[in-house]
Amino acid sequence: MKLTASTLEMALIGLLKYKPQSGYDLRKTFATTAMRHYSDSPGSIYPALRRLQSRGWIAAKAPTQSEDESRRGRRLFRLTAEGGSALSEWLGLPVTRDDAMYRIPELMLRFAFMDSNVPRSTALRFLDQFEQALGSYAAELRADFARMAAAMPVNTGLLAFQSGIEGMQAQLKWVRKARARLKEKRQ
Amino acid sequence: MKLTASTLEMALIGLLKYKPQSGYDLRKTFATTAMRHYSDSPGSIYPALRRLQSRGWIAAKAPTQSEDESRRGRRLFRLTAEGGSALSEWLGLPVTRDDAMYRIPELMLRFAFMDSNVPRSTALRFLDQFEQALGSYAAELRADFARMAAAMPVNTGLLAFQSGIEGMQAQLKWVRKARARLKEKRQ
DNA sequence: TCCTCCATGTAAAAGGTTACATGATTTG
DNA sequence: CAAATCATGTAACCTTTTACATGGAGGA
Repeated sequence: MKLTASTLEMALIGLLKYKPQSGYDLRKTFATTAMRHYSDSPGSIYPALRRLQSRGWIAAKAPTQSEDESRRGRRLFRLTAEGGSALSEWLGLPVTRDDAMYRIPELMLRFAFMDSNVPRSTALRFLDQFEQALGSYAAELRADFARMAAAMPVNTGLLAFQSGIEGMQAQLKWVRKARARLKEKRQ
Repeated sequence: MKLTASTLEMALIGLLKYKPQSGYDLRKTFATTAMRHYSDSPGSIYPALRRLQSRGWIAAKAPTQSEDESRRGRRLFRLTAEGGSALSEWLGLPVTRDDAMYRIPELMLRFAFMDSNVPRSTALRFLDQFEQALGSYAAELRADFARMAAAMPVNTGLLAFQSGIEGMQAQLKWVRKARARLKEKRQ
C-alpha cells in the first residue's frame, strides 16, 4: 500500500469523514468554499477517488447493493475504517521544519480537520511543534537575509524576501492566538 | 511557441538575466538561497533548460564555438534577446484577482525580478494592482467566513480559515509598505 | 591509478490540467 | 420529448519527483 497520499486525497478523505458524498458534491465544495485552492476539475477528483477506493480508504456508499457496478449517475462514497485510520494517523503526524518551510497549506488542512477527529491534545501538540518549526525556519531566513543583502543590490528582491519573513511572522502570531483559543474554551 | 511558461522556467530566466550560468550553478542557487522553494533536482532543472533552449529563450554561452554539441561537462547558458523580451513581458503582466488568490509565490518572484529589468513605474503599477486584487479577494473571504461560521460548528476549521485571512492582511500591509519604500527613494 | 567531487543526462512513475465525451435526471 | 443541467469518465499532455547512470577534472 502507498505510504503517502497527495494533499488533494487527504482533503477528500477529510470531507468524506464529515459525511458521505459524491464526487460532484466534493467538486462543488472545492469550487465554492474556502477550500477552493484544491482543484475541482473532474480530471483530478474522479481519478483521486478511484485511487482512494482501490487503496481501500473509501467505498461506494452501499457496497452490498446489487446495482450494476459500471452504471453512471450519482454515486456516494463513504470513508472506510482503514480510511479513518489513515486520516487519524495523518492528523497526528509530527510537524517538521520542512513542513513549516514548504507545506503550510497542508499543515493548515490538517489543523482544519482536527476538530471532532482527534483529541484536543493532538491539536495543541501540533501548534507547539508548528511554533518550534517556524522558529527554526526564522533563524534560517535571517541568515539568508544577511547573505542576500550583502551579495545583491536588489531593492525589489529584498522587499520580496521581506514579504516572506512577514508572512512567517503572521503565521507565528496566529499559532499563539490559536493555542490560546483552544486552551481557553475548555469545553 | 508556447504562450505560458512554468514558474520554475521564469525563475531560471530571471537568474540568467542577472548573469550567464550553468545548470549546476542554478541548482546551487535553488538549493542554498532564499529561492529554495524551487526544485533543485536535476530531473527538473535540466529538462527545463532544454525547453527554454528549444524555445529560443536561452542559448549556450558561445554558440559559435566549434565544440562538440554532445559533450558533457560544464555548460554556461545565457539569455537571448527573445528570452529578455519574454521576461519583460512577464514582469509587466497585469495582476489579476486570480493571481492574488492562487499564485502569490509567482507574484513575489515577479516583483523580485523587477529591479534593474523594468522601470520603477512598472513595479508601482504592480503594487497598485496587487492591492486592488487583494481587496477583491478579501471581500470573497469575508463572504466565505460568514457562510462557514453558519454552516459548520468547527473550531479548528474556523481558526485555519482565519490564518488565511491574516496572511492576506499581512500581504496587504506589505504591499503598502513596499510602495512607500519605492516612492521614498526617488533615486 | 584511484578516489572524490563536479556536472549533466535520463527513464519511469505519479499527479494535475485541459478538453472533450457521454450517460442520467430534471424541467418546461 | 426537447433542452438544460447534473454527474461521471477519459485521453493527451505537461511537469515534477525519484532514482540511477555517466562523464570529466583534480588531487593523493
